[in-house]
Amino acid sequence: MMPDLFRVVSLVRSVRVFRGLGDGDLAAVARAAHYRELDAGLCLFHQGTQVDCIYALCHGSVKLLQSKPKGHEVLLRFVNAGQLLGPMTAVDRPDYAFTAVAVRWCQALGWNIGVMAELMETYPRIALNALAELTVRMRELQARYCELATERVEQRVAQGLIRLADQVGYQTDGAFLIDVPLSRHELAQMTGTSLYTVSRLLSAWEREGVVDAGRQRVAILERQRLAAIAEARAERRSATLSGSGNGAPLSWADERRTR
Amino acid sequence: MMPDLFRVVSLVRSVRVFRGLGDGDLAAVARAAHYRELDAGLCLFHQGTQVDCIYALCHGSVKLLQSKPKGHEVLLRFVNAGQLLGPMTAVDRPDYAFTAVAVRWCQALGWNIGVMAELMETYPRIALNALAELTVRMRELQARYCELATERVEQRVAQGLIRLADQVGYQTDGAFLIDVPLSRHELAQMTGTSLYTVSRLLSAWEREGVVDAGRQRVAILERQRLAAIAEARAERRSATLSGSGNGAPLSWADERRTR
DNA sequence: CGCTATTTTGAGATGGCTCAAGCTATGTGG
DNA sequence: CCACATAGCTTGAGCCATCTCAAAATAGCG
Repeated sequence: MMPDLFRVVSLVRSVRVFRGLGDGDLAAVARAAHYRELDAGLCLFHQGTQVDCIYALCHGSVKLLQSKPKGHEVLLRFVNAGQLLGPMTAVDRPDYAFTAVAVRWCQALGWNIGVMAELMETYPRIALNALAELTVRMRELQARYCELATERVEQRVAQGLIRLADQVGYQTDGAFLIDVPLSRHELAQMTGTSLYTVSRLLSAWEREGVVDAGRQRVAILERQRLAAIAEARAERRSATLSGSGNGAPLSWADERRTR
Repeated sequence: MMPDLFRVVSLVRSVRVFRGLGDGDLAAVARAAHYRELDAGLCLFHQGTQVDCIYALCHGSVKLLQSKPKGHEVLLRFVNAGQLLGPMTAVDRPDYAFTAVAVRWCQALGWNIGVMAELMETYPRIALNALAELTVRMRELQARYCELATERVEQRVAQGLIRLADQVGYQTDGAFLIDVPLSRHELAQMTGTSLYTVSRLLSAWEREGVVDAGRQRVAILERQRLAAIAEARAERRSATLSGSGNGAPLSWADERRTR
């Protein structure tokens, strides 16, 4: 189960937050780590349970879900290999703020929070790197908060797809494939809308050739146009042809006016 | 203008992120600081301008505004004395992600980002404290993101008021006063709605005796009931009397059903 | 090759936005 | 000290972007 130290060191080395550490330091970090593997669909930790470990993802992808007792579930973001997971420190409230679910087979390393605190004391570089990583995330979340508060659904979903393409996507011959299974429902959970609205938007965009959507799968064909939609630059074409009745009123996603 | 070192040290000492530092360390931090004062309405820094300093607020209160080119402005949060302001590190993008505006007379200390990086290297405690502070903020923002995505306006505004009372409020004989000038517009900017809707909600709550709202001022009279509203526990009373026509249809904020 | 989860699409309902007045504190200059 | 100006607030009316519900279509999967 637990790979030998050499293997663990190489996993540790792939985690951004340990950049800048020497080989000896990395070995010390590796010795303190717990190794975990999980299959798709399993949880690394659950919202509300006590924080015991801080994790770093070494392989695979994980999604972070937050739910309110009375409310729906929100998909905060996807985490890729190399990123930290979970609260950096467990200062205040000692329970996880969200649930981390593997969306494919994953390798993760975990450190007891006390141990991680000691490691950060011993190797301040870790704390500095973590600070940098958190700062970036904070910025992104602020930007998304701002969008959610001011932009309408169409823009948010478009922007969400672009962000996903950047974070968990890869490019092939001009198209950007999103490299995690992504249902309409999940996209809705990310952008604060309903799966029905997402479905309608994707259908409309597909008719216009902007995206190629399938079951749990979205590919961006024309990133420029999607970006235009995201920025509410209503660069919509007249949308003459359509899958449904021609001459009928314009399709659902057309004919926007600025807010 | 610049107070003597002794005064600056005492200011530095009041900033949470420097907790745990010895007197000598504090002096070193203080020597590296720029001192600034600003009157209400003035900006500490502007969104989009290059990050030169990381600030800590020593006295007063500041609001953080983020705006999208095409969108409205969003009020991210209020900052109180003792908190850090601005990005902890300026790793990636070297410009401020939001604008910081003083809402009353403020004292702030600033450190050049390079200098702060050195201070953190020299005194890792600073980085650890900053990490803890950022983690708390991250949690709060995630919670708000979740709310914005799933809760309806009434709950969000109620929750927003409660949060404000905790962060920039003080208690007097059972009531919680929010201790910054807070217009309907600003409350709307914080909760992702329009000033009209906020006004209607406050009017309804005032009729029910839950809050006491005035010009740029809100006081929470019955925190329990506001919390109940925030959690969508529709513990609404029959709302018989009303300022407007009696026997008329129930007032705007009544008669909610669960989502 | 049926079963189940996902997706699509239609139709209808509505929460909250927008616009348009009018109102009321607060400050200000005469 | 008062009339006016201004910024903030309230309230009504109408509308529409988006949600909800319902049901059919589709696609993997065992």
